[in-house]
Amino acid sequence: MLKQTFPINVDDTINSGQVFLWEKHDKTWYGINGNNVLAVPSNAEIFSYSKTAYNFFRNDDDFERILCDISRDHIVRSAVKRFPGLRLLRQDPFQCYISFVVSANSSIQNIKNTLHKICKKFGPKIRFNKNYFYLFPDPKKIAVAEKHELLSCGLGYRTKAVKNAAEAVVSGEIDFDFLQKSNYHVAKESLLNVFGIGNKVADCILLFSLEKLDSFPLDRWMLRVLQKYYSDKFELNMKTLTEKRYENLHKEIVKYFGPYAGYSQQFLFKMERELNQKKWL
DNA sequence: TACTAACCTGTACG
DNA sequence: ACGTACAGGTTAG
Repeated sequence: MLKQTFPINVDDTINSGQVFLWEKHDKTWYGINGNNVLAVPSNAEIFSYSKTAYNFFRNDDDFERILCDISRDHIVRSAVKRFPGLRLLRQDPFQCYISFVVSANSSIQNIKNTLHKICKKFGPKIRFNKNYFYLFPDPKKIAVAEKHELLSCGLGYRTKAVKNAAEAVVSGEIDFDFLQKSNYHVAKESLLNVFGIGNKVADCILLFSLEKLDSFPLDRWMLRVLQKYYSDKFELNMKTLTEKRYENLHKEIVKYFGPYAGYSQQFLFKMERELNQKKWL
């Protein structure tokens, strides 16, 4: 019933800056998600390498209610109308965490290349549907990797951050199960303690893999959106967002967009990227 | 506290 | 072909 009203648009969702290790072959998307490969045809009925059931498209969310709740002004409403099949994804936490550490100050294509090399170098190779895939490596594997091996994946100065982040997971300093159960602020504080994770990266990890739908990652694009459409609602002087300013702005944003602000962010982001003809294919 | 330079890789443009 | 501009967030000074 709901699915008839709100079918998932797989293309739009995969190409919305959330995931990086996805490729389309013969009308089916294949993506690495932790130690699994998901195959997703356009009807969004997943079949996966390890047959564990997993709600990647967050079908357990009440979309009708959420889309209704976030449609608080004509901007969001038109974005929802333009991309009604866009979804937030529920990603493997470790892969998401490393992916966004890698993403810091890098471009989409660079991020994709680097992550693919990391999988190829450190991840197990498996066969699925007559194709070979490299799964995402375990935390341990990255934590013990030699610096020059990571460097050769194109990480550059992010090498230290990636290694450090993996070590934090191995040591238990970062515990995804715990963070999932914690609220936004507790989980965020924990992530911010990791070298290489600032506000934006932390918010991406929280939104895309740790169930924090009130997270609202503020990158260049979202600042542009806020300035363009919401300058009357939010006070932003467009200089660098300091820790405190980011925090205050986030508070204002949740007050305005509500508990599903993360969904609003995804729709607004997608809309603005499309306006600027940015493709991720 | 607030601003700024430095960090690395890859692509686009002239 | 060659430089130069640009895309990107975090950290340290």
